[in-house]
Amino acid sequence: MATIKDVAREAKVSIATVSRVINQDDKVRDKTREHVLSVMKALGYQVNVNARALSTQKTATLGLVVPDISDPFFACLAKGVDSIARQHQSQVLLCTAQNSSDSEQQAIDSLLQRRCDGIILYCTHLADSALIDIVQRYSNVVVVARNIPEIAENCIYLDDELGGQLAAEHLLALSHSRFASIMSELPIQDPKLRLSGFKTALDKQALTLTEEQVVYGTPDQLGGEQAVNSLLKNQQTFTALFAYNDAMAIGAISALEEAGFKVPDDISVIGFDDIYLAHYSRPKLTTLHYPVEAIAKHAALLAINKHSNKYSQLDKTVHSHRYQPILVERQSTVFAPTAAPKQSLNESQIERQN
Amino acid sequence: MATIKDVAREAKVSIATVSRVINQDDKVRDKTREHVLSVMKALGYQVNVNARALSTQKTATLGLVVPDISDPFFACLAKGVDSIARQHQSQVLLCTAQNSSDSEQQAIDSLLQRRCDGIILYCTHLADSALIDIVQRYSNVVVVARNIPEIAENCIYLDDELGGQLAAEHLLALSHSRFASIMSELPIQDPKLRLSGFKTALDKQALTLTEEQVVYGTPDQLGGEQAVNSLLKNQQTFTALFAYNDAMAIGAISALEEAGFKVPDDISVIGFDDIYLAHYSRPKLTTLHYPVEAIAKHAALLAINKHSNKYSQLDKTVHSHRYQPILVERQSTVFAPTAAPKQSLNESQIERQN
DNA sequence: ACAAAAAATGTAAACGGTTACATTTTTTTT
DNA sequence: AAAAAAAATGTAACCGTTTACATTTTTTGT
Repeated sequence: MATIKDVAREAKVSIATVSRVINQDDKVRDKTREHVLSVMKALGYQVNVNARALSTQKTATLGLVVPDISDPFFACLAKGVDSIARQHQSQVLLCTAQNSSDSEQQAIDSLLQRRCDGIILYCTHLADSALIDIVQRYSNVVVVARNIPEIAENCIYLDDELGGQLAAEHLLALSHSRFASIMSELPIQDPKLRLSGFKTALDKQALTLTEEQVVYGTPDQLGGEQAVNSLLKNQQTFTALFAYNDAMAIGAISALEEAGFKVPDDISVIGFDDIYLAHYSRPKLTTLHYPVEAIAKHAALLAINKHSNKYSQLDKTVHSHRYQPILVERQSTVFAPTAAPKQSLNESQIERQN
Repeated sequence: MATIKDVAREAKVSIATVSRVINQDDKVRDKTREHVLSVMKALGYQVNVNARALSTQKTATLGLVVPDISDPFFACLAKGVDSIARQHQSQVLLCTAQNSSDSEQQAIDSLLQRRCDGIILYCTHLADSALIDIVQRYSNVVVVARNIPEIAENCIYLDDELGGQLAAEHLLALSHSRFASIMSELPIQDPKLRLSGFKTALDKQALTLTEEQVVYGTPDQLGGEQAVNSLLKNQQTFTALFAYNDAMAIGAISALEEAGFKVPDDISVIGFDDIYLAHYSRPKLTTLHYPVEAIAKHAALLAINKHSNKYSQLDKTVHSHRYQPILVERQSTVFAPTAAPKQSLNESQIERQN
């Protein structure tokens, strides 16, 4: 592949001049510029940005670590990061980490080794202490979906507890009184917080959720199916189910219908995340909207700004690092079966929510 | 960030020795190695792979261009590429191109400028001629989902025409005789080929699909809804609908039910791609399985091999560059309403298909 | 037409690694 | 214990850019 030297030789100028043409420096005569450009074109010259990165100390790269890019939640996260990247003439370097803290640490190291301008992490296994170490050493790293007080400045996250509360309040407003929940078994805060928020809201009405009424599974469709089957096997009765996320909720609905229950007539199901799946499924899912793309953008911007020490673009007073989930009422939740007559939701109201 | 020089100075050895330690060269005394490693750890040293790339001429990077990473089809493509990347100790550099050939060309240029070891392209706007130019100049570029004879060696694609045929044959076997189709409006081959295959199979039974029975739209849920509404507005009657992809099929089902038709009882709908959405939707979609992850892996491997001129790993006799779609029967297609009594599909058969 | 000022171009060092080859140190052989 | 062989380490060139500074060329003013 042609280099700047090849172009310089062919155009009979110095490499400095070629460099000036590449970088649109205006201190070059029009005639020279045109000549150099034509040589570049003839040789199919493409600047080597790795070499440029060496000398400028900027890579125009944003690193992203996620567990699985084929999961639509993370795909949306990637989209948000990508949109900020392109705004900054940068690209996204994608690393998937395979369900272990080793693999996550490796992914992070490889991004550090590439000298990404900013790094955005969605880690499900790495311990807080490891993330604290990393962020304290490399300040352009931003942690998404975790709230670690020691590095609060570099964390962007959702108020999961509030999400749990909103879910419970919604179900309570629909007169439900017997609940169950299926949560992610991963060793992260999210499920604990969502559940704790849920319980808090129940508490206020003197209602409770026992240990038997909560089952853990993998945070996907299959995990949802299995968790519900386990609930049913243990003779749990409930009219409302709070799922860790939409994928589990959809799996749950599948398993419930398989077992002869109608959703939402017999059992209301509420999800979490509001990935576009929620909109495609039948019944359409009532869920808590997770502004993942907004969070991703904020995180990417923050990482870039930390890298260049310019905080100007980010108005801290406008966006807190803690985002709030929003209840989106669709079709999977209705009044409890034995309660007051069902007040059907207005379709246009639902659409307006999106 | 610490450099190799910092480590060398601190450890009182030459940078060559540090380099040997980094690269696990065994020509280093154990004592020296340990000392250097401890200094590296103390300084939090991370090798600069951009600098390394300069001198080794390998970047351990695979470039990928897709229209939209949040689309599950492309997310799966990315997953396939990523899995090959990690097998080769590499990372994926992601570029999204925004619906224009300029934007696609720009994305490709930026990957060339990063000297990716291999580049995988899913382009929906760039002309064949442009792709031919690129591949002929840079042989490590592989084009996915397009069949361009001039660069056949670098193309991995699906037999879309066969897909259309299989769809038609399936619907014909269910005794359907009045058809409609909704296709992507994008200026690529896929929709044309799928439709042409569909028509070919109808022809054999002396059936036809008129121009009025085909409507074009954006290849997503909304496009599917609009296309169906347009069909209905034009008084088209049909018992079977062939959709360009699953997203359009799901939109179509939505619109059909809105208009009072039952799917599949009144109208059978068949999709394309078999993204996991097809499985989540109600009714579950009958569709043509697009082995996108396998194609992605093949493309990535091919790109890497073209780059290193080693073809050993790829056994050409095993995998042709043309992949075949497979019919997956689920719940959105049944016998035509006026035809023989409905023979319901066995659920366990369906599961076995997946 | 000439000097001075301005503009264009060139030179060379740096960026952070790898690696062939030279040199030094250690080990083995006698 | 000295010489030879082997192993470890160091030196320096190179990879492809950018950029401060030096030099040359062109333009301007008189």
